[in-house]
Amino acid sequence: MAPTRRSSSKKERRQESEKLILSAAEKVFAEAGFGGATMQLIADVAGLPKANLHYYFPTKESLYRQVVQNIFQIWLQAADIFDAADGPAEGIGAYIDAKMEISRRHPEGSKVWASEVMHGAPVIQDYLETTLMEWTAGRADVIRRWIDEGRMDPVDPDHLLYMLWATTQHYADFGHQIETLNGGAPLSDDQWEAAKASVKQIILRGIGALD
Amino acid sequence: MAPTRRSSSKKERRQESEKLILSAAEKVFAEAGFGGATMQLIADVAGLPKANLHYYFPTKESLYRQVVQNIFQIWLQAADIFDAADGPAEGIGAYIDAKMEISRRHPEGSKVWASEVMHGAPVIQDYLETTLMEWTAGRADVIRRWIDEGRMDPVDPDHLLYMLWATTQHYADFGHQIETLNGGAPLSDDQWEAAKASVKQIILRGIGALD
DNA sequence: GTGGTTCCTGACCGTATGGTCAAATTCAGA
DNA sequence: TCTGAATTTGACCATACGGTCAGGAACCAC
Repeated sequence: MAPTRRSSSKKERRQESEKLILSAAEKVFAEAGFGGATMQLIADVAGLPKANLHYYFPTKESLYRQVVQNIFQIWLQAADIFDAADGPAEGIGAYIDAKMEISRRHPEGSKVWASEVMHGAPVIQDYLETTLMEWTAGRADVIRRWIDEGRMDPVDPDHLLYMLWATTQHYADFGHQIETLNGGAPLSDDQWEAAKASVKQIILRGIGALD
Repeated sequence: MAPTRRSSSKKERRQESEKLILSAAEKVFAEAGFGGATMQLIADVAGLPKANLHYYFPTKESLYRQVVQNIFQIWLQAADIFDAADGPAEGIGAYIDAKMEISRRHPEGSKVWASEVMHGAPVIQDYLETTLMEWTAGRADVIRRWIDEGRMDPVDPDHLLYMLWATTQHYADFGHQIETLNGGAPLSDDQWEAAKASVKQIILRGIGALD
């Protein structure tokens, strides 16, 4: 007799459950904020009893922390593109593309992160002070090198990075506003491409990396 | 006998109380979000008993709505600068200055607005669909005219506006992150000027309005 | 003063929330 | 098949929340 479709191990099942809960939590936290989200609603979205959530994540805060950490990891990976690049037009352009794509594919995560930072980063302050600070310093060094090599205008690297974050994440965090101004419809594929192109054009030209 | 300092009329006293409550509410809503904010905490910050808040604002939502509307009004006023301008460098430059100044002076309001929009604008959806939509269309027309007159590069006006909002409001909404990356200290006067200059330089040069 | 209106506030209420727990069920390995 | 560990879940609890209300205080026109 062929083995019935039951090949998932204990650990696999645990990971699946955690992923299901984390996905539901990300959605609910993004829509309602930490304070407005309820474990009951997250449980409903996940299709599980509330008590089951507390088995995998002892507290609401521990669940929230895991959601925020996951988003941070996704963003850090987008940084690889930056580093692998040869010059500002390629590196920053690819970074904008990557972050715009994340805003499109993971808008909930971006919102949770924004909410967390806006509220003073009570949960991930240590990440800001360590990982993010190092990352920022490293990227600023790269930008300064490009400037020294005459491959882009002299601009403050920190403020350039802020602008990159702000513009790309805006399409996720303020997606509802953009959708409303777009006549109530989400941006189409073409409109997303136009958005990417606009952002890249203005910023890359703005730092003198397109000539 | 000189009149004792008691010259406030009934209406004035009412307005003062409302302003006190609104100010406290703006702070608390910004720090905790709508769901996380409590009437008790707002009352404590305002130095009033909780029941007194409900005398001036019957529900938490009505108080919140008033806070959001106030912010929106402040932003709309910044638009006047845009209209009074002669060309893109002057108009957009002044608009950036004005919005950066608002981010500096009213960061709480900006955060409340961001939070509201991120959560799907449950309270001010009608504002988005009417006032903001009209405002955006009007400003896009102005930008298109500047483009037609050859005073700036052809860029999508909507995406340019999004970029202006994103970059300027970022300094309020993500102020905590910026402060952390700045070594834990708020931006100094000089740093704010540098921020304004960087944003203006990159965007104005990026749209070809500086040549 | 006096009557009436506005303003203020402590005490209270129904509800919803985060979290607990013990009993029941499932599952892997011997 | 048996056993112990992992998992699932309904019922439950203490707390905190938004909101109410009645009674008192302050104020103003006459």
